[in-house]
Amino acid sequence: MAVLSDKREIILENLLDLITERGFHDTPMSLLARKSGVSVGIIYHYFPSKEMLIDALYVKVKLILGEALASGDIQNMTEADAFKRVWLNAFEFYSNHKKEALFLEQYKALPDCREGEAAEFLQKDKNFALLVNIFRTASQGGVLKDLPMDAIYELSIGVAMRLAIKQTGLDEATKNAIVESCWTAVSL
Amino acid sequence: MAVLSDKREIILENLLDLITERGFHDTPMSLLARKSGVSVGIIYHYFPSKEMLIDALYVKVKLILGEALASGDIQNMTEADAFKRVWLNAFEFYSNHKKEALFLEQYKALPDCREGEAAEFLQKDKNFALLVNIFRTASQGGVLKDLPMDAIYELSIGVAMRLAIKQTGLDEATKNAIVESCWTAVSL
Amino acid sequence: MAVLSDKREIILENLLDLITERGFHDTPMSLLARKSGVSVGIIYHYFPSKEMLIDALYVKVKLILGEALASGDIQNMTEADAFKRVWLNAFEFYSNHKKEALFLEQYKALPDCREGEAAEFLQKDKNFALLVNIFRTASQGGVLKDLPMDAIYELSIGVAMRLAIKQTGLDEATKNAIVESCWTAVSL
Amino acid sequence: MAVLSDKREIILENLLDLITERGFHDTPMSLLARKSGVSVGIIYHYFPSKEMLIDALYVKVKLILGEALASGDIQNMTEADAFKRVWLNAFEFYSNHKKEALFLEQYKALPDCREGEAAEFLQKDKNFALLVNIFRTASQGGVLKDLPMDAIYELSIGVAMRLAIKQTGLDEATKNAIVESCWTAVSL
DNA sequence: AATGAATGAGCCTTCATTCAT
DNA sequence: CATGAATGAAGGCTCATTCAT
Repeated sequence: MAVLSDKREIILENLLDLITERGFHDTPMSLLARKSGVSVGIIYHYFPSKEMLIDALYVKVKLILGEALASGDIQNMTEADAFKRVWLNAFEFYSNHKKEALFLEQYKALPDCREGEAAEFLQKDKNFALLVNIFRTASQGGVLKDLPMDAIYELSIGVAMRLAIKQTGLDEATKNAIVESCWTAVSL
Repeated sequence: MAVLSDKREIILENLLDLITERGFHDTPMSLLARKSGVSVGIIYHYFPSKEMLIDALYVKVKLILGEALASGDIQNMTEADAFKRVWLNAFEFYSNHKKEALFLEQYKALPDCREGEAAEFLQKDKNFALLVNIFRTASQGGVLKDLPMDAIYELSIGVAMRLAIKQTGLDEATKNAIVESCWTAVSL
Repeated sequence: MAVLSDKREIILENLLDLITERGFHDTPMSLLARKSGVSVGIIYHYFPSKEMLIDALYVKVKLILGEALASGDIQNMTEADAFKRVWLNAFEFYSNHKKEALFLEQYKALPDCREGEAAEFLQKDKNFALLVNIFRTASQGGVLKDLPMDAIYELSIGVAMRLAIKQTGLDEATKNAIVESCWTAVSL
Repeated sequence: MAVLSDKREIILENLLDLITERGFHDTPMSLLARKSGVSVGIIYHYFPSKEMLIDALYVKVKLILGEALASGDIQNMTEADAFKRVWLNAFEFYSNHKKEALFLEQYKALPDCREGEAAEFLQKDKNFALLVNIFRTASQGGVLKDLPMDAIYELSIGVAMRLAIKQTGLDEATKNAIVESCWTAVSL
């Protein structure tokens, strides 16, 4: 069922490759077109400008990330387990989606799009409710320390993401040791 | 009757401003020249190329960062105190040098210069010995958990840096609470 | 509704004009574009770089030169007549293509492309067989003196070319006298 | 007796090297200064502009060439011997002064300085009288064919020059065979 | 005389975007 | 829908020339 937006997807995929390999500014539309097997014109048929094209990729990546984070039956776990589950989800996701992770980092380095990342990961999508339940400080009725949400984020998901990008082979034991450390850091 | 490299410094300073405001690729040499009050040509008198110019700024920033991190009498402190001192140094530095911090992040996001940052902060300069003394895991004779150095970094200096960039007004109590959390995370 | 490489040809033609009038280095791409009635960008659509553009012109000129040299029924002539025919062909061609001749000279003066011209004129194209038949020394079974091919060239085609460039009105008698002298010089 | 114009000479010598190695346009004043061990400013002390600098080199080269051509006791020789002497002088000179020869060729390829070379070699300097005596056609009371002086030149000195530039090891016999051919070509 | 920092016009090249087909 | 030729502003860099010291 090759839908109409087949090409749209192909373009987006190739854009991700190109951007992570060469960076935004070394990824001309012409190259993207060639690599995608389409004409330059058709890209402008699907996306109004290069900027919007990149934004479209951002949205797409954010979406699959949101889903990945909340996978697993986290609503029926203890807070500690749910926290660790989400942490490992993040780590897993970024490990298997390094390109996406790198893209996100580059995107956030853009002078324009400096949007807070901590806030975002809690509020952007449908999994909001699930995650918010876990990432609640004591004063919000949760079991986390009363720290700013940014701090909580950097001591948890942030760590997972950055390590996933950098690390290539982290055994289970080490991984678990790190989650544990994170949990120690943020929990009461 | 300024010093010899007066202009060199001026150029570097303006570059830092421009890059953090607009990004590498939106900072043409011509603009840098205008803002610095010099001609384009003279920039090439001091730096062989735009790339080298940026590298020069990187080196400069890394240097002052290294000094900032190890300030204070950390060699005569307990490990815990030394750790917290360094953490607060980092936080302090990045808070007062957001531009430098943003530049560093952008620099590391360049497709070329993907150098590990955890390793770097321990090995780049004369303060090496001091810092290395503190950031040692149990198996290295230290008091930190046996985690990869990347993990240690992300749970300590990394957190300090990222929060410093984001946060604008963090009271002492909160700051101390966060250092404490970091220490909890990485220490035995 | 011109042919596909309409512009390519126009660019090449204008390049020839400009180069002979002003030299390689005084022929900016911008000027070439303006004179050709096209944008700078489109030149780079047809040619990868200024250098390749110039090489393309060289190839083109060499081609028409090769054809011009071997025109006439030189295979059914005596050696002497064939030689004179080729000489006059060369003279004729360069007289009517001074620009091409000047370009060729400039091209060969480039520090990079110092390719021997004597060897070249015998070996570059389909007329090879015809010409080679004539320009053969005694020891190669021909009727020319046993001199290095470079010397043969300079005493024949070379002379034709240089005189054609310089001279404007040479009557038939003089022209014939000169060919005769050349033939005297190189034939047994 | 290191005279005042010591540097002038040094500059001119280095210019010759640089130009023959890299061409006019790849020889920046700054490079010439560095290679000559002087400052850029001092070059402008001795020469008003780059163009005049190059012209100065041209004059210098032309001068030593003129002297070289007329060396030997050519006024007491037969026309044939004198002709051959001059031819061999030219060949010898250019063989040992390839740089000068290459420079001359480059110089003449400049769009501005298209001065006839045949006329020049007869009229530029003090050796004029000697040479003119030899290079006279029948109608001028000489023993050469009644051909245009350009043709005479190209069939004699011209050949010597071009072969000298190209050829690296030409044995005496071959050399003599070529002079003989030239003489055959131009003499009655 | 001598230096070399400083200037700035100009060069080659790239690339987002448009539009006739 | 689709193509890719065409545009032209803009970018990095060079270099002849000047001038304060």
